[in-house]
Amino acid sequence: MQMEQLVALCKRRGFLFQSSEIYGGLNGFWDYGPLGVLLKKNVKDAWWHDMVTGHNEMTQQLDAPGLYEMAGLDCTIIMHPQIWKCSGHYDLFHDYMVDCRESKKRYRYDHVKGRNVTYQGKTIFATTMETENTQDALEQAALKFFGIRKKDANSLVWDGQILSISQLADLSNVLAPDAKTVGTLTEPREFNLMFKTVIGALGDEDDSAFLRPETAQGIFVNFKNVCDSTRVKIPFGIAQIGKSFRNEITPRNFTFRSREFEQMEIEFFCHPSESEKWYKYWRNRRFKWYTDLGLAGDRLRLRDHDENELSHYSCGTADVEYQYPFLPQGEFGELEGIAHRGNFDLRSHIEGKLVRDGNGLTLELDANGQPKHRGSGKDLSYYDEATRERFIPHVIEPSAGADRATLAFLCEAYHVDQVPNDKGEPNERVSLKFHPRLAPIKAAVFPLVKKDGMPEIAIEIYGELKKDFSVFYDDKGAVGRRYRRQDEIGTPYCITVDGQTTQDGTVTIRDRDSLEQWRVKKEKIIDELRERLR
RNA sequence: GCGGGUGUAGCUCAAUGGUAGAGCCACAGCCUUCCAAGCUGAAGACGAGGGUUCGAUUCCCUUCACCCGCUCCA
Repeated sequence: MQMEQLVALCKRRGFLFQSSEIYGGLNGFWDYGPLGVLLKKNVKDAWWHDMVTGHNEMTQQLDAPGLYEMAGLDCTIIMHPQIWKCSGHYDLFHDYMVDCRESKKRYRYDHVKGRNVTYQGKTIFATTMETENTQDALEQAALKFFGIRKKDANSLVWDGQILSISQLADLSNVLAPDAKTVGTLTEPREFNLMFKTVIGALGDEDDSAFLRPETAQGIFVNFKNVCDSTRVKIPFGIAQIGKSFRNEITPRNFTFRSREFEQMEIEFFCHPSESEKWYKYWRNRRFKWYTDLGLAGDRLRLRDHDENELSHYSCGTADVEYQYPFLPQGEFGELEGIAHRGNFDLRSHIEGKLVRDGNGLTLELDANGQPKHRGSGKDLSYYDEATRERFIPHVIEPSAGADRATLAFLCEAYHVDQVPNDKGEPNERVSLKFHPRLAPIKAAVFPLVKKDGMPEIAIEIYGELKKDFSVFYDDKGAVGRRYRRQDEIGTPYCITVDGQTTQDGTVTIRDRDSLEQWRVKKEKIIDELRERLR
């Protein structure tokens, strides 16, 4: 499937529009149209139902290590700026970047590492992006620059430690990783990856705040509130759906990487000794959620991160990935990450910004030996009445992208097949084979023709169905055309009132995928749909 | 942010330094008893800003957006 066809269908039928389109659009922002908002809402509702309101804490879930509870939360987008300092986002999201004037490549300022090397009286600072075998890569770069052979490598004189270029006073002697001459790097420039705003009409720099780059922190800072107000006992999860904002350098690939996007996140709190078991549970549980809703093919996979891929806080992460059609052959894009975050987050908000220290975490200090970013100082530990144990819970975080999931469901649903026309010749048909739970419109109601009382009956049925479902009425043109229109927006069932309806009170129900039709008493339509839309 | 490409109607595609044309879709009506039939009618566009010109959709500059590659991806 070509992505352009899906993008065109999304626009034509009102699933997705470019934001601010009449003003030329805005890079990285997308609007959901009338059908798109229904689809996305169904995705979010399915998630909220399956994870929160529909979760039965009295019954052991399949493959779960034990019983657990779930609670919901909805936090503000703008929060206390200190939250982002303690979480690590503030430092991490203020990246400095350097550009190479020669190779046109851009590098994270602190990721370019190198070392002074001298050959025949000339000294340069050779660099590489290589994190493993850094010295080998540096040697290769130096050999190439000085134009000498590998066997003469010992005539290179190395001086000092391997340093990041961010530790150098000036870059004029630096040989950039992909350059042939020295001094090609620009001065570092700041990239603000969090959206900044100001609180108060007269606010100045001291009042600056950020739009959240993730919903998770709102859950951590409310951990104590939820514990104190709901009587939940560990293990339990707190779920939240909401908008997040990241000032991406390169938004691209339709809604896949947007600057404003919606997350569906759970922070699951458990005893440290049980966290591995819960991590495995959530890793599999979340994958199953997608397959149950129709992402069942080879295009979906669950991938465990390599150890060196893990984030600064994580001791285990798996991604649910989908083979989006806009990605190169064989590549997958992230739909959801399930991370074992240990006690990093709660500790950060107690103590302050933490950094990894060997296998442990330690408070990051500034030049004066003071905490770089001070935490709340509040006690966010948990006291287990049964075991009389006090501990800081470990956290499992299944963090899903609502827009990415919606896009994956759209991509997966897109089908082109052959359907015979009224002369029996095969015609090309485009349909969106959504899972019935996700379909924006659940059923369409047609009078076969606009006469003999058929419209009246159809309108009556439409009115009844409307009370329970998202339904659509259409009496325009030939019935075949109306079926195709519904196929293209993924409506699973079409209900047609025909001549026989006036005789025996039955209507036909037509299935989107099989094209099969069967007759049902009109009083039974609601039961029939409810059964099939579950 | 860099390099290359592309911007004409909802979609696909024309033409033009001087009134922008068609097909499909969608819309109204007629016809029609189950998978995009037919007829009639009406509607709809030069991404934005500036410059050159008597006159710019066309030439030039800037900008915005999209696509490809690089970079980035917490």
